[in-house]
Amino acid sequence: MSNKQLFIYNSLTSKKEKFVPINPPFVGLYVCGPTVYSEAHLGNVRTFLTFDIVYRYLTHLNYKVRYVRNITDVGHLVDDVDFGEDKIEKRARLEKIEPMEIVQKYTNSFHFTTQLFNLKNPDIEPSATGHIIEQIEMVQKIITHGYGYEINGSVYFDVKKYAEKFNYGELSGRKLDELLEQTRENLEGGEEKRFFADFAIWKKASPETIMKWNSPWGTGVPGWHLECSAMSTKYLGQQFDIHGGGMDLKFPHHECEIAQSVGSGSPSPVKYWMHGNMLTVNGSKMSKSLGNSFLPLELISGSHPLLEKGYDPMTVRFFFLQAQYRSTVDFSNEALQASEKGLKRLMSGIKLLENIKPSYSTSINLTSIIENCYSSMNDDFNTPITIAHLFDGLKQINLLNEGKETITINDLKTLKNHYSTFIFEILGLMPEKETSNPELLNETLNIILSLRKKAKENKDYSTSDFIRDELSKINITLKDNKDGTTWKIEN
RNA sequence: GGUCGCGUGGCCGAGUGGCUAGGCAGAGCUCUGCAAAAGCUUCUACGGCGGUUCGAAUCCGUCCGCGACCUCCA
Repeated sequence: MSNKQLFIYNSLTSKKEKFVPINPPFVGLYVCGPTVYSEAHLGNVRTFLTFDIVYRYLTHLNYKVRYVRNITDVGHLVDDVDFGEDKIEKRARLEKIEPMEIVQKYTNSFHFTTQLFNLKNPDIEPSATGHIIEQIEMVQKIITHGYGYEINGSVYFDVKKYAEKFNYGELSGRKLDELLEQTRENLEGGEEKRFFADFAIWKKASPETIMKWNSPWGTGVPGWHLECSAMSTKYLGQQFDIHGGGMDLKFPHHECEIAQSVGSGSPSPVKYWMHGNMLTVNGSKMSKSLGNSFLPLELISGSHPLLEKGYDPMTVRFFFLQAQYRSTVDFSNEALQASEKGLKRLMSGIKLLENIKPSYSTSINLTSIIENCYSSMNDDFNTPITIAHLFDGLKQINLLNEGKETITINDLKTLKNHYSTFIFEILGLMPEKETSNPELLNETLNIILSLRKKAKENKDYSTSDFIRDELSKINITLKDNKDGTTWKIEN
C-alpha cells in the first residue's frame, strides 16, 4: 500500500478503496449528528470522534473539506407506527417546557461536549427545523418520480416500487423478501402503509402537536430519514464524497437516505459510506436503556457507579483512538487507566523534545518514523497503529535526550513538527494545561531546588525528602537526574 | 429466526499465509542516598476440532461462545 494514497473502508462495497474525491481538492463530508432530545453519552462521543479524525486528517492532507453535521430537532419519532410521537415533543412534555427549549438546551449541551473532547466544529451545522421547505420539496420530487404516496395527510416512501428498479438493501445487505418474513407478525393493526417496509417521509401532525408545518398534504412533520437527504443535497450536492454515522444507523436510516435521493431522481448520493462501531460496556452496546451509559460530566467526576475514578476527556479521547473505529471498543476502568498512563508518557516525551541538543549528524531513522505514521493513517485512519509508531518514535526521543542518539538541528525541527502535527492537529489531543504564570513558577522552583540541592550535598536527606514530599502533595513531581533535578506538574 | 461481525498473552487492543504491533501490568539489569523517570533485556498469544499448504493465529469447513442490526439508537 502506497504511503501517499489514502484508503477508506467503504461500507457500500465492504472493501478498502482508494480515496478519490469527486471534485478534488474539494471533499464533502456529511455526518449524522445528534437528536437533541437528551444529553449525548460517551458512545455518541466515540462516533463523532471518529469523524473528527477523518475531518482533521483530510484537512491535513490539504483537501478543502466541507464538513456538515446536522442537528436533528424534529421528526425523530419514538416509533414509526401511525401515532408515533416526536422524541423532542415527548421530552418537552416531560420537562414541561417548549420543544424548542429542549432543542436549545441539548444543542448547547452537545456543543459543550464537543468542546470538552476537542472535536472540531463542522463548517455547517444545519437543523431539520431550518430546512422544512427543502424537505417538502424533496417529498414532492419523490412523489413526482412515483416513489411516494399520500394517505390521510401522511406521505410514505414506496419501497416495493423502488425495489423493482433499484436495490433497496444495497448498503445494509438486506433482502426485501427476507425482511418481510422476519417482521410479518408486526404488521397487524391499522397500518396506513401499503407495504411493511415503507417509511414515512411526511407525517400528519395530531392536533396536540406543537412543532408542525403546513405542507401540500396538510400540517405535519418531516420524516426522520428525510432531513439528512435534504440537507446533504443542499450543502454538498446530489453526489458527495463521504457520509458517516454510527453502525446502528446503517439500517434503516442510511438505506432510506439512499432510496430517498435515488427516488427523487438523483444518482446514488454517496461515494464512500463510513460507519463507526459501537462503544460497549461489559460486552454490550452502551445505551441509555441498559443504564450503562456515562455522560461526559459523570466521566470527569467519576460519579457514575461503573467508574472507579474520574478521567480527563483527553484520556478518553486517547483511549478511543487506541482502537480502530470499525471495531467495537469495550470500556473498562483498567483499560482507561492504562491509556491515562500511556498518554502521560507520550506527552512527557513531547516536552523532552524542547531539551534536546542538536549535533552534527542524525543517527536515528527519522524518515521511517514519519512515513510509518502516514502509512497507518492512510490505511483507513488506523489510529492505533499510528499511536504505536508514535511510541516507537518516543523511544528514539528518549535516547536523544540521554545523548545516546544524535540529531541535526534541521532534523530536530522536523521531528518536533511531526510530533506536534500528529498529536495535536491530527489526533487532536490537547497539550497539558500550562500555568498562568509559568516564569514566576519556574523561578520559584529553581530557588527551592537549589535549596534542596544544597541539602543533598550536605547529606541532609530529611530536608531534601521533605521538599520533594511537600511538592508532591501539591502535584509537583521531582525527578533527580545525573545533571540535576527536573520538575513536572501532574494533572 | 434472518443478516453481518467478532473470539489474540494478566488487561486493553493492532495485524497478518513464513519476519517485533503498541499501551498498561509483571520480572531482571543500568542509573540512584532513597524514590521517580528513562533506557536495555525479558515472560505469558492467537476459542475447539478437522482440511488446504513446504509452512496457518492468518485461507476453507465445522462446532462452541459473544455481539450488533432486523423500522428508537452514534
